[in-house]
Formats: sequence, C-alpha cells, structure tokens
Amino acid sequence: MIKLRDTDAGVGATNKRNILQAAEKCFAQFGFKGTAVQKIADEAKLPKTNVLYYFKTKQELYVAVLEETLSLWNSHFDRATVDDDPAEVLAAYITEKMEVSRTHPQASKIFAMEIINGAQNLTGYFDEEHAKWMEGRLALIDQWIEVGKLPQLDGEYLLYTIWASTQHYADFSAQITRLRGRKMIKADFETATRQLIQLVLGGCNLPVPSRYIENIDVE
Amino acid sequence: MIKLRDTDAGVGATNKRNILQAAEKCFAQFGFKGTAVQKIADEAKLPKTNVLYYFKTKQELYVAVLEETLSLWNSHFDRATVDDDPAEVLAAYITEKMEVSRTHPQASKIFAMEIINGAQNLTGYFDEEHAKWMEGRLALIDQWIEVGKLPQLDGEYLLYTIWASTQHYADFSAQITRLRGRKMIKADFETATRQLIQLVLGGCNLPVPSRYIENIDVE
DNA sequence: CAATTTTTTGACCAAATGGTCTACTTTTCT
DNA sequence: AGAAAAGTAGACCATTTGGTCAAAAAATTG
Repeated sequence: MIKLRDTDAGVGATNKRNILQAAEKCFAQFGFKGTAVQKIADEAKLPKTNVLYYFKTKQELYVAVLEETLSLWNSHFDRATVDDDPAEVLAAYITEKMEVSRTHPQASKIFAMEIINGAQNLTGYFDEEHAKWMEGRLALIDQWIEVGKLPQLDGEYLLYTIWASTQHYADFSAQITRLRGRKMIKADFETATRQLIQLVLGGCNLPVPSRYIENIDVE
Repeated sequence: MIKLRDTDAGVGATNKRNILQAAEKCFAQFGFKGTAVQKIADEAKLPKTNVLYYFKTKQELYVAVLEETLSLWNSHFDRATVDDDPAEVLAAYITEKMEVSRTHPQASKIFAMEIINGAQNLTGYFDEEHAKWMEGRLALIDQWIEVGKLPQLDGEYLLYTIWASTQHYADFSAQITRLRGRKMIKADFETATRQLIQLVLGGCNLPVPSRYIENIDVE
C-alpha cells in the first residue's frame, strides 16, 4: 500500500507553510531576483538545503507563493447579478479590496511586481480564469446599464480604476508613509475607503448607501 | 586652465544618454537586481567596461535613471492657485498623467518598483521636495473647499486615487493587454482618460469641462 | 526490531556578475 | 607637433548564489 500524505498536519506541511510565509516576506521586499534562497532559509530558520528539499527550485517556490496570492482576488463581486444593486455591490467590492490591501500588503506587492515585470509566471490558469472572470463582470455591468441602474460607461476602465486605487495603498505604502510622516492605521484605511466609495459611486451617479457614509459628525 | 566639459554634445554625452536609455529599458523589465551591467552594455552596444567608465557603479547608474524619471512628475497642477477652476485643473492633471503613462511606461514602472521595494534610493531630495509639493497642493485643495469650489473631501486620498488610476495603465499594462487581448493604443488611452476624468470630477460634484467630453456621438 | 521512507544538513560546485587593472587609442588643447 | 585628457577595451578576480550530493538522523512501516 502506498500512503500518500496529504494532510495539513505533520512536519512536512508545517515546514512548507513556514517556508511559504518566509518567502512571501522576502519576495515582497526584494523581488524574485533580489531574494536569495539563503535569505528565505534564514527567515524560516532552516538550512537552505531544507528549503530546496520542499521546493525543488527557487522558481517553484516563487510560483507557489504567487499562486497563494491569487486567492485574494476572490470577492462577493464574483457572484453579483443584474438583480443586485450596483451601488451596494461596488461599495462592498471596494471595501473588500481595501481590506486586502491593509491586511495582505506583501501579497499585493508580489503580485504588482510580477505584473510590472511582464507577468511571465502568470501564464495558463490565471490568464484564462481571469479573462473569463473579466468577461462575466463586464457583461454584468452592461446589463446594469441596460436596465438603467448605471449610466453609460465602460466597465473595463471602471474596474481598472477600482483595482488601481485600492491596490495603491498596499503597493505604494512606502511613498504614502513618507508623505504623511507615519503609517496608515486601520482608521485611515476606513476614511480612505469611504472617500473612494464616494468618489467612484459619485462618478457613476450612484447614491452612496447609508451604511458607507460616516456617521460621526451627525449633529 | 581646466576645462570642464558640460555640454550635451560630444562623445561622452552621447554615450551617457545612450547608456541611460538602455538602462531604463533593462531596469523597467527586470528590476535593479535582475539587470546585469553586461545586459545594459549589450543594449547600448558598448563593452561593459565602458559603461562602468561613465557610471562608476550599477547603483549610480540606477539612481541616475531614477532621477530622470522624477522629472515626469512635473505638471501644470504644480502652479495652480485658488483662482483656478478645480474642474479644469484636475482634468488637465489627469490628462497629463495619463499621457506620461502612455509615452513613458518604462519610467513609470521603474518608479513603481522602487516604491514597492521601499524607496531606498529616493531619500533626500525627492522626499523633501515631494512632501513640500504635497503640502502645497493639499493646502490648495483645502482653499478650494473653503471658497466652495469643491465639496468637503480629503485631498490626500483624492491625489492618491489620481496617481494610482493613471499610473496603473503604465505599470499594469501586461495585465491589461492580456485581459483585452491586445495593447492599448492612443485612442484607448483617450477613452480611458475621458472616463477617468468623468469619474473623478463626478465624484467631486464638479461639472466636466466641455472640452473633455466626447464630441463624436453628438447628433 | 529491521527495513524503508522521509527529513535534515554540511560540503561542495559551476555559473553569473559587479567591479578592478592595465594598456591602448582617440581627441583636445596649447 | 607634443602633452594631456578622455575614451575604449580585454583580461581578470572575488563574491554571490542556485542547485547538487552524499551521508546521517528521524520517523514510519511490516
């Protein structure tokens, strides 16, 4: 009998998770070429050879990290339909994406660098799934326009604006931190989120759902 | 007499420009660590030693390239005053930034990677000038709000949104190209620019200046 | 317990790469 | 023309680094 160990427990799985986490940190900070396997090993407190035991090559480890970050693209927007309210859906989408930027900035940075460098490692799966997803979402936006829930606009550029504006807070955090003199904390993200929602929905002639309006200065 | 040659002509200056251009191309595609000096030399069609003759170290060359990209940040927005119309100023600013993304995508990518990696090479000058610039622009936005030309909003997040949304078309071009199946051409940039202006100004409750409204489908 | 598989490690290697040294050629200046 | 400065270029070197190997240790299995 051959025993395939596919459990998440055990020494192997623990080490793998450990290595992936260390790798994510390093790749986000120094990029693929800038990260030495030795560095990842140090970060994971393992000898380098041990890292190469779990991931045969640095590239394989990088792709594994990259693939983990792709799961962050999932959101409720994926399953919205024409019956939903675009104001609610878009506001929620922006909120979710801002939350990813706040809680997973490293993953966002790795993804950004991968794209900037030509997305050589994002072939196959991501390409197809992502394009398919895009197609579906653009169709939904067109439906919203048809039924009068949205003004005439190009969904493509709307989505790019949302991606860019939300991911910016993760990817460009170094610039933001220097400009403000301090790191953005959770409260700052909430303000930024509120304002971004106001801007995007306003730009789409949509009313901002009350839940996304600051309820502090109401006197 | 010592003659300091500071002209832009001459073999030296030509070579320097040549090298800087080759370096920009390489750094944008492979990042700092990922770019070998030999590669830049090949691109510039010069022996590696010759490159190191003009720029003592790879780092020095990189910083030189980086500093050139900073000039792209200059815009008419820099000299706007409270007497100007924010709708006009912001629309022009977005247009200028989109044009930079279209015509200098490599510079934008290098800048983006530098920030993502912590902006270690953007100390001193950029830090100070940039922070000072930001301070002035935020003050201007606040003045606009005071005189009722703009609704209550946080200028900081507004500027981040503009930067993010415009630079996105340069930095993430690989993703965009794959999603659409072809590269964005000038006409696409114009459409994207128009829509981004509409979104941002709409989000600020500003009317879009007629000049920025598509004048094709007017029947 | 013995056999087998999985995991851990240090020693080592070949390729890539940033940078130096030295010598030669070309240009510029007086 | 002749000296000095600027530019070109091959040979070379030390370091870094991705990856291999073999051997030992630990865990698992029959």
